[in-house]
Amino acid sequence: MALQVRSSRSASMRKPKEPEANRSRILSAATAEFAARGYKGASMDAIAARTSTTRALINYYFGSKERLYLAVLERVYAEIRDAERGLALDHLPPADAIRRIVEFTYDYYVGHESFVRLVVAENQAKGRHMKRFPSLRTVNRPIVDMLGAVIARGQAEGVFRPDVDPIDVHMAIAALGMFNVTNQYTFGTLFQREMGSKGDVPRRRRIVADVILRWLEPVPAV
Amino acid sequence: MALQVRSSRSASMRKPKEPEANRSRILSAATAEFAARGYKGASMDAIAARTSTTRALINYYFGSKERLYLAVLERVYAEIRDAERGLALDHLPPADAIRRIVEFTYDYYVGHESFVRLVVAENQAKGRHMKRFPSLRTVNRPIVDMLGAVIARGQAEGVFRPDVDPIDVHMAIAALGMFNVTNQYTFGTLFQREMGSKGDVPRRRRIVADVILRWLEPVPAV
Amino acid sequence: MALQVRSSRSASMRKPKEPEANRSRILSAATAEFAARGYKGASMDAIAARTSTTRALINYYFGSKERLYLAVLERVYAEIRDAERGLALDHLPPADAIRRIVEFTYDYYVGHESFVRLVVAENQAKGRHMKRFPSLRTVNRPIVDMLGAVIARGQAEGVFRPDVDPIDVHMAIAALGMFNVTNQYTFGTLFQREMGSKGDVPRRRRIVADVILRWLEPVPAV
Amino acid sequence: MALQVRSSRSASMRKPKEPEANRSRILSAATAEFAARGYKGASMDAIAARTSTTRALINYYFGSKERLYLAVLERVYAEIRDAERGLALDHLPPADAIRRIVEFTYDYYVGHESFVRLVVAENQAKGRHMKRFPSLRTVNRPIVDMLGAVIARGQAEGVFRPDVDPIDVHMAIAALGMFNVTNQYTFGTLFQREMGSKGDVPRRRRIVADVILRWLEPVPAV
DNA sequence: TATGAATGAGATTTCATTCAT
DNA sequence: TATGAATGAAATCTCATTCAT
Repeated sequence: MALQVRSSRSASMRKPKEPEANRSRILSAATAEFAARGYKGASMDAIAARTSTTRALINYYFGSKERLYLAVLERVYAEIRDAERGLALDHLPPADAIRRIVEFTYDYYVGHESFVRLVVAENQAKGRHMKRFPSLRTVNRPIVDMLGAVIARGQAEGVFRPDVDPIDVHMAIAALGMFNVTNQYTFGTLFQREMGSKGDVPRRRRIVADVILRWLEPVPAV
Repeated sequence: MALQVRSSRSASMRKPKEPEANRSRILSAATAEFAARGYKGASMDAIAARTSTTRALINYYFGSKERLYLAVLERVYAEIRDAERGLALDHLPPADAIRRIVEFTYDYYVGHESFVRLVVAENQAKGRHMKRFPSLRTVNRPIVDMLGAVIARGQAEGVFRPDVDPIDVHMAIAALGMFNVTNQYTFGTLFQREMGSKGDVPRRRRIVADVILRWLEPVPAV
Repeated sequence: MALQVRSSRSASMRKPKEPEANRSRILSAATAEFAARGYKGASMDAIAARTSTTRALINYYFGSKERLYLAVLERVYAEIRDAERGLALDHLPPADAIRRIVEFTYDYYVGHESFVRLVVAENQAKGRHMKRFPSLRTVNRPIVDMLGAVIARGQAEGVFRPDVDPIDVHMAIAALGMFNVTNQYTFGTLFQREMGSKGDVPRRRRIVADVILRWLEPVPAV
Repeated sequence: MALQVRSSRSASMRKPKEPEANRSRILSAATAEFAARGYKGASMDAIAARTSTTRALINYYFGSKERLYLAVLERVYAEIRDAERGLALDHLPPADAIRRIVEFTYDYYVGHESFVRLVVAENQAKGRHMKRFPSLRTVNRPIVDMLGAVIARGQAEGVFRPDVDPIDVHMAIAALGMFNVTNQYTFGTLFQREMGSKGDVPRRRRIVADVILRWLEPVPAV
């Protein structure tokens, strides 16, 4: 929200001429606006206002509202991908590694509501933009590979059941983690629960990890 | 708002359609349109077109776009509530009852995408409409009571762990079931999976039930 | 230019509610504007201003700028077609009938600069709109049939040469008549001639008739 | 307008293209663009794109869109003037000289559609630019002098009627020749004729010459 | 009960031009 | 000499809503 401090040199009438900073500021403002109001609901004017620039400048940089939206989507996917890469799991026992993945994921969603909202918006739009732009179709997500490695390790050690698919596991983690954010308003209202970042984060996060780990445990022979 | 008395001149050629049928048709069309395009994206004209009436008539019946939207939300919540009431669980062993609840829920989401999309849309709107209209704040969902009863029964019989909260269980079931529908486009594209109603419904549904039931099992003493 | 007198009954806040009159006024204003500035140069706002209505109303009536333009084209073609139908040539000797056609055509162009300018504009646009709209592709022009009949009569009487094609004759008449209007600014400036309606209309009109009639005369045997 | 002195910092990596070649390339691109889309419809960006330069550079060279347009007009008028000068008529009998002038003119229009379209555009703009710029008001066209000389010769020899004005003759030649190009789209569509360069050029060209020569012949005494 | 007509506010996009470097 | 950045003005179109009948 806080406007970047401008390294004011030479008090010019025109705008600061720091195109990269401008681009980045626009992108941040656009992320917030699209996340808050959806593609259609977002207003170029509002984005311009958030950055003290003009609609025309945004079009100059990005070409159109849709291209701006795509740039936003690309950036948030790049960010989660980069964050996922930071997970160091190799030295952890499989169960701990899983717990770490779940916690990381859960926290990321709670801490990056914009990302979650953008993903939801894109789904509500039936993946229209993603479909049309190859760069968004091929976003790879390291988390699945990491999860696969950990699961394989656990299976080799005999601590995880042999018949689970990493993608199913990731889906379950994502589903249980996202729901808290995506459905916080209706669910919270209907069942009188604080959810999302205002809910009892540690408790919910632990529950999710428990559910996942319980599921991964080998089924005891009768 | 005050309606003029008609100064009937020239034998009133207006169409005398039954208002109730009209109202219901508009509601169905509106459900489809709001589900497809979200609140902002939905167009009164499009809804009018789907029903061969006019924007003016819709406003005449419902007052405004927002009130129409609320009527839609109310109806879809009433429908799921009614459907949930149809579940007969009393004669089933606890585990079977849980499985039945999961399957019912999963199937309902897959079969009623409009409901899911509307719930998501309302959440994306941060519950704005729900908040303002009491009738939507108090929608009670029988499923949670049923779930509570089944869980209590299972706990009494010693087949379910004692420390689970019915709302948490419902949340997990909803999360795992909805994700398949809500995130089908991005997740499907990123991980090359058919999802939603086009995915492998029985398999996913079984996984969800397994996850839930595994979690409910008492933790074995070491 | 003069605003239509409004048959003021019941001083209402809203606009006069005389849709047909409105439509027609908009069409006239649009004709003037498109003729004056071309398709691209014409402004919906300017048209609205000329009719004391708003852009939105024009869109309500015509749908878009392009559709409005098409309605204009349709109307001016309908007008010349109707005017052409009014020519009574049957009782005239062939040469007099030709002279009459030439004079009518010449006068029509001089008196309906808007028509001429619209035709020119459509040609400058490479017939883009005409191509796309069937109703404009099939505008039939009675003048050619009339011309054909007169020429046939003249040929039968031996007063016209036998080897001329009515379409060629029409083209020559149109070319000689239009040029005075279409090229009045450049030609007038370059050769210091008043042209169009400000030029010596009777003289130019007589020249055109002479040129055409001379051409139609049978070539004298040597 | 005052150009800043370059405070050469960092070894001046600017492209050192020869300005004259640039100027000429821009002029050609502008001719094509203005001819294709008219003054208003033409876009500085499109012209820049056709020359791999930028809007800013074009403004730098020509000052403004209007001045660029004027430069274009000046050039095309200079070109036709130069081409007209190339006609060698002195050794031809008057009738042959006239035929030659007609054919040259007809061919020039067919072969230089851009010129024709620019002239038409300037007329559609009511000579707005021509009026304001003296250099365009005084473009002299040798063809009229040549035509005057040939007609005088023909009249002296008694092969041309004595009462024709060279400007009228030029106007007729221009009118009959241009119409084929200027009205090719509407006329062609309405009367199912291929026109302009795609039409039957030799035939139409012969007709025009016939019409003109017939008109110039002395009227036979009755 | 029902509706065609009308409107105002707002949305995106285009574009010629200017400026600092 | 040349240009990327920036801007303001304008243009078209959409749309929910209102009103008179």
